[in-house]
Amino acid sequence: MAAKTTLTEIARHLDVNVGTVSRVLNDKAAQGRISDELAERVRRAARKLGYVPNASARATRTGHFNCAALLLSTIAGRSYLPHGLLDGLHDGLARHNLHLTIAKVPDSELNNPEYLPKFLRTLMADGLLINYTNNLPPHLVEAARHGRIPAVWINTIRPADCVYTDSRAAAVRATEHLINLGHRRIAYLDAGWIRDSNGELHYSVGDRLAGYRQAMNAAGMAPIELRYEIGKLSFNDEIQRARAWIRQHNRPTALLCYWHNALAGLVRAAWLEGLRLPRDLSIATFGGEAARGSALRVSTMVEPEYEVGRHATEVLLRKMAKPRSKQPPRVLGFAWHDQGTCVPPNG
Amino acid sequence: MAAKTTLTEIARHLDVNVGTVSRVLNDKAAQGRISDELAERVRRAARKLGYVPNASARATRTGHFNCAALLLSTIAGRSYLPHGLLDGLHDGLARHNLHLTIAKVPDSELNNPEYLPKFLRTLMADGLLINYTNNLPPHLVEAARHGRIPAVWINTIRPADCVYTDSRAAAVRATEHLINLGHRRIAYLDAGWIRDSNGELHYSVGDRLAGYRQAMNAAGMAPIELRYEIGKLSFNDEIQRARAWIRQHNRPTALLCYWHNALAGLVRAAWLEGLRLPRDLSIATFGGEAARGSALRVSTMVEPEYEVGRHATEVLLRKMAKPRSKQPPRVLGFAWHDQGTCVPPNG
DNA sequence: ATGAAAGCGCTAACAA
DNA sequence: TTGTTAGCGCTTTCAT
Repeated sequence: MAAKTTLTEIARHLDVNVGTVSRVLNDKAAQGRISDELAERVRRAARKLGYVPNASARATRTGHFNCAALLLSTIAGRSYLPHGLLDGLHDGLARHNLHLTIAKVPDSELNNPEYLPKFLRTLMADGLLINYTNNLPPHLVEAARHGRIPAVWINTIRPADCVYTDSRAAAVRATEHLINLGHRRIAYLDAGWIRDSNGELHYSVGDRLAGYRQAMNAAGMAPIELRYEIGKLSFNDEIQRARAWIRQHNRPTALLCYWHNALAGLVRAAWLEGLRLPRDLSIATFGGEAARGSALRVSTMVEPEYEVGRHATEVLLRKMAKPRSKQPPRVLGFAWHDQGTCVPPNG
Repeated sequence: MAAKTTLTEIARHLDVNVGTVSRVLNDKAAQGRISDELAERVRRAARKLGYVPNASARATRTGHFNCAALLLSTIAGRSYLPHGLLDGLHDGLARHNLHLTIAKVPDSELNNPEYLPKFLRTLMADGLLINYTNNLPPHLVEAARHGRIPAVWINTIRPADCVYTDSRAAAVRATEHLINLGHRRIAYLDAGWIRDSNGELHYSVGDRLAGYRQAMNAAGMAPIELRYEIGKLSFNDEIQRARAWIRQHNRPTALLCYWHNALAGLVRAAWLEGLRLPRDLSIATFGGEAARGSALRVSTMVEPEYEVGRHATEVLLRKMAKPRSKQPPRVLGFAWHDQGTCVPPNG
């Protein structure tokens, strides 16, 4: 392994002082201006010798790591990290020369209530991004809170230091859209299977339902609610439930769905029942940015994952600058992505 | 900000030496056994004072970072990181107390041929995981190669130090499955839109097609190939292409598809053409682990993302142990996930 | 305009 | 069994 070039080596090589080399390479020429000639020689030598600064040494000296850590939620043992969110976080951090470190509870530790991810056992990050969509073990939440390291909560409603999306407003919008198309029997397909480790539901479950009800009531229409815990049903059972529901209820002409992956069974059922989509049934749903290109092209209220990520980094940077401050919550709106599955009833 | 506790503070607190504290807390009691009593006092103090070791200081001293960096491919400006892969990597690394740092080229730098992710500009990782599915800018590949840091290539075929899946064998298997069900007119839907920055196709594009052809030829059947660059078509155009193709070719009774998200248009077209699935058209596809739960439930050759991740970390650890060694490639098989969309023709 | 030197928190070789 | 000490690579204050 070719030894890594250090500042000292460059200094020796040029027969100047380490401090000088450091100042040049960090553009700290501010104090005690360094001659352009020397500066140039230093830069040249650094390039020639392939100098790469050592992040750890710098961190030990300066006291900060230039690193943000992302604590991931899990779904059935798998981490939850939509691509847009990763990109938003990454880009936002990169802009400030922070790198992103990722941690979740490894599968092997899922049942171990003692386990802490490395960055909670070790000083290595200046800030914490907590992705609290669901299923974050409570003891982790506790540890993060006690870690005294500036933290921002993604996807959860708190009095401060959080970024989340306005599910309720979006549900109102989507429902009104269907109403404006002329629908009167509009159903809502719930999918309350996103519970955290305390068995509690994610806020979006309640908020979307509330938004739907609000819009229906405002228009003087009766809510029609279909609800099953998708995770607990086989796909066939899911289909059977959906079929029964389609027959039973004097079929609605439109449907709003909590999350787009809950639609598979319903769409299959509609198919089997001989419905023509969207003519016989308009469908709108909530979904992630991936829903845009996904196989089941349904008109979607798209969660602005990238923007959530960007905002989260901004809030985090402010927290890092003023650790004791409370940053106001950032509430983001959804984007409507029309994919042609919402049309007037019978047409 | 409450000052972080350091080893020195603990030492002062107990009026013992730093070295002693360090040894206790690192179980380095091997040399010069420390009395159980002192050891216990040290541990207690550490807990009481909330001691958390400083990763950077440790790294500067020991010379290694206990960190692996993941270099991401991008798709249309979005990073490509299937969840299974992330989890496999993360779990594999966690087992050895390595943490995972992530980098891609930020959106703002996509057109900047000079840009290097932070961990290529800075010493901060002991090993590199290169996710080379596609679209990794060539200058990055070059930089990674020259970085002299042990690297493992994910999802690409190289003579050594790589982990990839056997697309060809899987295509043979899938095709034979359809043949064994009694199909004779089996089509292959290509989707050669995964090109890297050199305009070259990912190996899987060629390999899957080759596997399909091989199985068809071996059975004395004529390959039927449908090909369009999905990324370049609107969804409507995609549907039109698929409809025309369905009518034109004395319709095949079965279809194998390169990747499951390429099926949206075809399924919609089949629908519009009045086909009943799977009776009139059996469908099999390749896909990621997410395809299992995705909205379009199609029988899938599932890419073992988690296993790829696990193997990649293993190979990387060996490389790190012996940086000059060449680790043999790991070739992994796909898993067949039957979702009922492959049935005998006309039944 | 540049050098000298201290010290960040930690580990490990050497002493006692 | 514990203490002492050097030093990892870097930044920064203070001299010059």
